Amino acid sequence: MVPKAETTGRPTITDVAAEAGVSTSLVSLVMRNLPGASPANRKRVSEAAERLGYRPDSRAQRLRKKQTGTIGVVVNFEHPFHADMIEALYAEIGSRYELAISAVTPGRKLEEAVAGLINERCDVLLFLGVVATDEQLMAFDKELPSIMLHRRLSEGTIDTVRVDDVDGGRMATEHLLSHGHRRVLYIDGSGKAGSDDRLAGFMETVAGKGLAEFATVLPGGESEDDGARAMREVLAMPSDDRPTGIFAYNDRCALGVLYTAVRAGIRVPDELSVIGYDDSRISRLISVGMTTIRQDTKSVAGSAVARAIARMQEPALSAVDHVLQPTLIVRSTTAAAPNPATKDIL
Amino acid sequence: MVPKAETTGRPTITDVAAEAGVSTSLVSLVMRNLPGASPANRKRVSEAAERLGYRPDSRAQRLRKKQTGTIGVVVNFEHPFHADMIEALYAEIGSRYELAISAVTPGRKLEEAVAGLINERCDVLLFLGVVATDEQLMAFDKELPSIMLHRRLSEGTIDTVRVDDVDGGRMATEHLLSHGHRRVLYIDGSGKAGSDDRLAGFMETVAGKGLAEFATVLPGGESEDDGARAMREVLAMPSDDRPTGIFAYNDRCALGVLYTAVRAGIRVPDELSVIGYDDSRISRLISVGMTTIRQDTKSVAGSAVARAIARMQEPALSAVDHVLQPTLIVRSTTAAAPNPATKDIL
DNA sequence: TTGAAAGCGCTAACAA
DNA sequence: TTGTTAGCGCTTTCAA
Repeated sequence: MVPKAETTGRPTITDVAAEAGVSTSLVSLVMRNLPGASPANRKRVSEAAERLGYRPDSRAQRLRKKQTGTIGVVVNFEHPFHADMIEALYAEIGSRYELAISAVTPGRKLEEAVAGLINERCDVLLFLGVVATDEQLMAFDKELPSIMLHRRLSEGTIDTVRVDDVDGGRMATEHLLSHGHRRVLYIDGSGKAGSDDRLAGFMETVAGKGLAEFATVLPGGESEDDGARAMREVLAMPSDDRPTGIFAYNDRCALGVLYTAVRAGIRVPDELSVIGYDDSRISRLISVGMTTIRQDTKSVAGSAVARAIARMQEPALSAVDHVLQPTLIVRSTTAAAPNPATKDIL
Repeated sequence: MVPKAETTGRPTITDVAAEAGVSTSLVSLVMRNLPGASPANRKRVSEAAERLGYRPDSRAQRLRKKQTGTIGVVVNFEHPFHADMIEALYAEIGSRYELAISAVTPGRKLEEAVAGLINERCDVLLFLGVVATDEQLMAFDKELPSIMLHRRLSEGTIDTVRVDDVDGGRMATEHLLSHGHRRVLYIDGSGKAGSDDRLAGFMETVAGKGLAEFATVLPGGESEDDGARAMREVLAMPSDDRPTGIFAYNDRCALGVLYTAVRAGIRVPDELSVIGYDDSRISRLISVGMTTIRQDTKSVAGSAVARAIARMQEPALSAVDHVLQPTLIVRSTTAAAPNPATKDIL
């Protein structure tokens, strides 16, 4: 039978085999850099592939192997922070694995996003910034090993890799207290991921120093608007009662605080210290210079990928809650509490 | 021969056929909601599939058909604006097509991101916020129909869908001039996408009103820091020479301007008007309320998907530069120019 | 070191 | 309306 090379669109492994005058198995070996082909044939095949512009069809490859080597990532892009995580994940997987990204959007529900990944036969699922019930997650985990990132779940639901938010709350609060702040405020995340834990760290720390009576909590949220709204409440307080140190749920919220404070003529950090959370890109800008708590994306991505690979090999492993430590990043929005004399000027 | 149901991991179409007591072709029809199966069998198959938890393997599906119905998106997530575009694209494709997302990151070069998509046998490629040479793009386009979003390219390189930046620059500038601003400033994007066109629109408009001598241009960029730096230059000018209206390359840049101005005690919009570009999420926040130029993501996504589908069906179509109109969104950072009396207070 | 052949899960002729 | 059969492009035994 005549070799069918060049019949249709893209060249196939058969075309390359014909062009090089060898079998398809040999082409397969060479293309994947596996041992077992003579140098001469290796060269011949490589050149034939190059000549034809051959690209191995990854659908066919993955269909043939039992494992696809693909990590599915279900992501909600609403929060810019998640783009950083995607980057970190790409950096971690190297070339041995692939990432398949499926977004949850207002018009594309979680089930749909996950179904796409399951149908692609990903080996494992990572959830990033996704709101889901324990029931949903456990159902997904039954179909495919699932790992939740950056979020604490009820005991034993599914695997999690996250940074200790209680500890983060503690570090932020201690940073303020150690600079002499007494009237401190936590603007919370209104139920968003990690908010309650950060609050717990805050409360625990102020109580530990016997300063609970000076501490306040105000409802906030994850956006600049939430921070701005809370700050307006602060501005409505008699100036002697106002906090001198504010810990906001995240950097975006802290930015709203900062912006509103500055617009009201308050000097930061001289009159007011502000600390955020996430060490997001925005906090790192020179013009912002936000003191913040870093959730190291590289470490989280590293642990997540390691766990993903482990679950690929042994899907039945029981759920593990992997907790990493946060880091305090001091920049220029926090400083010593204003002394009484200074305070009067405010 | 005995049906092989339940041998290994996931159920296949064969398992469902066995369970329902019909042929695989019938299962295939039912699963894809195609006509040609009796209601009774349709029900039987659906129930069998449900019982087994069957999920069609999309790798196998796409391997079998010549077209995969998949639109590959090469994206650079650095700019938060692109997350909005992804959302809009998902909304546009409906359920007839799929999106495969491949990110370009500092550690993952363009070629690599594109290769992944080609190997998946996407039918067409969309480029979003990606920096690429004409040569690279033309090479990609030879392998797969390619469409660049939100960026103007040399004539005839590849398909583009974008918003008219010259017009956007014109609208922004006219908005300032129509509010009585004379000393106007454009903070440019230092070569970033669309920057030169916006500058052209700016220059053309001030020249048209005979105000070229009052117009200034300062180097900027795409981040808050770039805007902040430019604004510090403005603050260094004698106050009589300072612009009263500033048009910034994008919203992030404008935010840096705003923040720096406010911190210097300048009231916006009473003493200074600021207009951004993109109508990004940040500009829409109540606490920011930035006047800006909207590049309608829905329209761009719609045109991009329409063009993608056209190119899927007829890959040889010659490159088209599809240009959409921008819209002025007036919020609260722009107002009438301060009159001389007011200006003296500044 | 090489090649022949079977088959991954599915769809699309074609036949019945 | 239903079933049979032949591949899609690849990897992987198995034999040579």
